[in-house]
Amino acid sequence: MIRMAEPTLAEHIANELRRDILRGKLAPGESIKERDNAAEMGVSRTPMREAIRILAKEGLIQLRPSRSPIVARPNFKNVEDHAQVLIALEKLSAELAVKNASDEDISHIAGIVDHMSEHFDTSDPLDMFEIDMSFHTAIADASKNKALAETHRTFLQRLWRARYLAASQRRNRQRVVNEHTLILNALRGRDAKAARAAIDNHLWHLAEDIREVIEKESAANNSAGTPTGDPQ
Amino acid sequence: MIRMAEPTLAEHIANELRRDILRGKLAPGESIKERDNAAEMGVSRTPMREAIRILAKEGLIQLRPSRSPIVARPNFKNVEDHAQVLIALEKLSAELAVKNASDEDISHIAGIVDHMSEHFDTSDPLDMFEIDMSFHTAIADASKNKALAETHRTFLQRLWRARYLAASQRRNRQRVVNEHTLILNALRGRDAKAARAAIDNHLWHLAEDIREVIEKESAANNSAGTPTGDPQ
DNA sequence: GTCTGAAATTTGGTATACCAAAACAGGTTG
DNA sequence: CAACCTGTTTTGGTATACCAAATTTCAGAC
Repeated sequence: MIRMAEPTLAEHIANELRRDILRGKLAPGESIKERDNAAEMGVSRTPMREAIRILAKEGLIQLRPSRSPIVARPNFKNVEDHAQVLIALEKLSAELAVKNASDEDISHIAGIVDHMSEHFDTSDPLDMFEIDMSFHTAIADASKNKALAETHRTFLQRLWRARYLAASQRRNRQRVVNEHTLILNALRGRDAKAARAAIDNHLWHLAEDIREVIEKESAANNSAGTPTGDPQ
Repeated sequence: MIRMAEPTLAEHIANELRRDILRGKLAPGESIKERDNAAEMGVSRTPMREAIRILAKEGLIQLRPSRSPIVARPNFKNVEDHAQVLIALEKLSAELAVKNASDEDISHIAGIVDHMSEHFDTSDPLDMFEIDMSFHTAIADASKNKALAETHRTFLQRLWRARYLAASQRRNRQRVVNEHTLILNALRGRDAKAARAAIDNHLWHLAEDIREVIEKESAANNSAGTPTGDPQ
């Protein structure tokens, strides 16, 4: 038996697959064969099946009846739907964080903004992006609402690749840091209205970036037929 | 192999357990022994394990390391957290439904309100409650945002028992129908502001009812020690 | 070259066995 | 009486086998 804190084999596999998907090593549309992948990793079908289930719940893998599951190909509507919900969750996070965040929480969030400013030019884009994510996650945690933090995390994860692609393309880090600073200031000032407005502004830009990148990918997919190849 | 539309054995088991939990047949704190329950139902551990996983994800069952899972005992904070998120999701639902609902959608929602009015006194409380739930679900569906509808459904499910208990105790059906009608009128008028206000009002009452019932259950649990008995 | 039917392959789901770790219970000792 | 130790029981996780259904492939006929 394994302790709760120690991840199971299935969780390990899920993490590895998730990383491959989010980094693009496993492309949208690519099939994930339960038996083949299990053999490749030297594990049995049971944890592999469990891992695939975990990622299917997260929206990263799409189960198909009687066919191998495939890496989900986020369409525009799907991404937009998730972005809309994420914005509502982030607003609620900010609102509750204004009320409930401790001074330590706010210091922690400020530390993330500082870190982003300081390492603006020297960091790998992926590292910077992870820090960006941690900013948003810290606010959700500071809301002191676990159900919200968990659901927020789920949506962040589902939108991870779209957001990552958007962040990679635009190189608008200064704007991101500026907008994060606005949010932080609203939290510090315990100003719910300002926090919501700053979140709205920040995520409106995000939605724009995501829309562009998804349109690009759709165009690329259409002109190339099926660049990732049909599954199977 | 089973078709997608046809539920698996695991899904059947999950549905049965869910029903037992939500109806109180399986009380909060009661343990669910994988092997025993599987034997009782004449199935193997695999679908039972899968079913427990499903319900754990829904928050109805609480997994414990090296111990039998137990029926989740919702504490006050937990329920309140979920209610807060649900309110945000419902507001977003109403807002998007105002924009995106088809006339058919609105007719469907109106039909539910009519049905509730007509069968106000003659229906079993549980039936009336299910119809109440379908009202909210129909709005989420009318938002045309699948991610929102799915997450909304998840939160509705997690709060089901608390809401059901609240609904059973208060017998405030007339008020519920009135508030539903306000929401429906706001949807019909395509008035997002009115819809949000009506949702706020409706769910504020809900939160009040839930708070009362959870407090009652907490008091009952404290005075009786562990009325449901320790698991194992 | 196309179509159809049969065979082969792939697949998800389930049953069962095994293992190691954690928890529990009972007895002994101080 | 409390603490500790040991043996037993319970438990979750994983490996493997099997089955039935769906899909794919191949061969033969037209």
